Amino acid sequence: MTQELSSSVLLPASAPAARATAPTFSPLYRQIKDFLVDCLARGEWGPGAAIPSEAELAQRFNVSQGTVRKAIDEMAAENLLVRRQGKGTFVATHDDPRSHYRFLRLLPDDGKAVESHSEPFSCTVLPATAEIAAALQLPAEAPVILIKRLLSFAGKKVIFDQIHLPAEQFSGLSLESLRASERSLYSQLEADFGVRMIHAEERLRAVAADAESAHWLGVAEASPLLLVERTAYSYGNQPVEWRRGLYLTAQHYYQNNLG
Amino acid sequence: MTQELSSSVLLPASAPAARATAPTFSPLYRQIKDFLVDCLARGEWGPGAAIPSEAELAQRFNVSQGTVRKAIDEMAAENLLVRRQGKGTFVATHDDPRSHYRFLRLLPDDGKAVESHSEPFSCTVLPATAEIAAALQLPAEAPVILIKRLLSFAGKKVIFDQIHLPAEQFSGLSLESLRASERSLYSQLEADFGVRMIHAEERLRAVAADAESAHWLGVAEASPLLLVERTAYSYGNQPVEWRRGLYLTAQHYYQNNLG
DNA sequence: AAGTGGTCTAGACCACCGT
DNA sequence: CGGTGGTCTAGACCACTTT
Repeated sequence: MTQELSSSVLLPASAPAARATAPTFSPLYRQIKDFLVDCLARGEWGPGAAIPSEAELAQRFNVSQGTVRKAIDEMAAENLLVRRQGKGTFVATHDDPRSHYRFLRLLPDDGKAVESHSEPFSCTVLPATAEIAAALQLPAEAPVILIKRLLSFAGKKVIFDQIHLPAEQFSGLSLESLRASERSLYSQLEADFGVRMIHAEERLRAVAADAESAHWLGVAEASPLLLVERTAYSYGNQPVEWRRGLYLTAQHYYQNNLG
Repeated sequence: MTQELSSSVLLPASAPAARATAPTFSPLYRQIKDFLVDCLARGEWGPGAAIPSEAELAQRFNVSQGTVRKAIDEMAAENLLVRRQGKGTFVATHDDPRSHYRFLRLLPDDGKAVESHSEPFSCTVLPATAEIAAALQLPAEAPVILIKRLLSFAGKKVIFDQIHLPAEQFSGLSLESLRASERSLYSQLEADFGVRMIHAEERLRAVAADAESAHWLGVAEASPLLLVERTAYSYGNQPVEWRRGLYLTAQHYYQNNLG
């Protein structure tokens, strides 16, 4: 068919956006998907909100419902949207219990007692080191927020996290707001700053505990710890978090499924 | 429509199988998928072989091509099949370069020089320990093959593997055949024993090197090592391999993508 | 009953691959 | 060229949720 989406807009007053003549042709359903992802990135629909129905989108785009469906199918497979039969299609959110622990892979050796507790104890602003600036794609020595926290399972300290965020993007974040929040960190960032974490890359290593980690986790210095370095990305593969976690794996393990 | 697949068979002389009246109804495309998975599990088509075309399958099942398509789509997403436009749909194989390193997540700190070398140096049969028997769902003390090997990147030893396989299923596997093979282990098991690894679960921990691991990897005893315990499964979630790998992560890291 | 996503059809045309 | 998978349509009916 080699069509292109015309100037149809999805919402009143939404910008015509960069949907003009794409130099590289892509199937209709992909153009629609790109458009919808753009809407999500611009925050047209808040976290957990319902997007228009398939029928309505099909009408607005002048395509058949099956084409819209394929676009939404892919986005649901990427955890950008959540379909609920009979109700509608919704913007995925970290506030949803289903995706609350989507990025936490540590499990206890015995059953699955997932009673975890996060205790942030420090929140400061520092100039980025070269490594962090590179990971977050920031200029050298740009200000970053550094959050230190301990994560416990069933009362046992298991993770010492050092979390780095671009200070500009998250100005106003404080130790008080972190401690006051009932939500998970990602859920809080989503609600307070409109930034949604879509995917992340982790690099794992075994290291000997340094003084600070040993202290916070209550183990001897030089004990083996699992080092987990995470870069988390928002829409458009934009890195917005760099995290260094030290995991105590004496009675817990990091689970990974290979497909 | 609430149909059910009739007694149509996919291949001449293929058993009518357990496709009778399912007590729980599932969509047509799922029944077709289940049937195709069954064919794969029974080895109707060898690794890398082409399966019948969508049109032909649709005809045999008396459904539309779109329904067959959805079944195959899901199987392709699960790495059971590989679609190739203009050519056909093929049974996924570990012999394919694309999926050669599908289960190996270790990467060097610098670029991506993936010049790896496997050197098996021991292959014996032992009674299963309780842990291994449980992981492989074997009776207590059932005989298992134990393969020990070293994996090197660019000449540097980085992984010490201890691989456990049910001896009955893989009788005939020897150190000589392992060393003679040009293929990867999974590719060899696929070709020689018709057993395909579909997915795997890994549990990661940081540990202090024991004497044997330290010796093989050329590090001091008690050095921190990444312990990777893997259970690999064939069709129908049947465990067929249990592996204990010790990874030297001084100049390499274990990569994991969180979706 | 009305609206939503979920399944299925029959047919069209396109893009790619081999001969 | 014929065969394959890839895209798209228009319409039907089903299953689920809410009003």
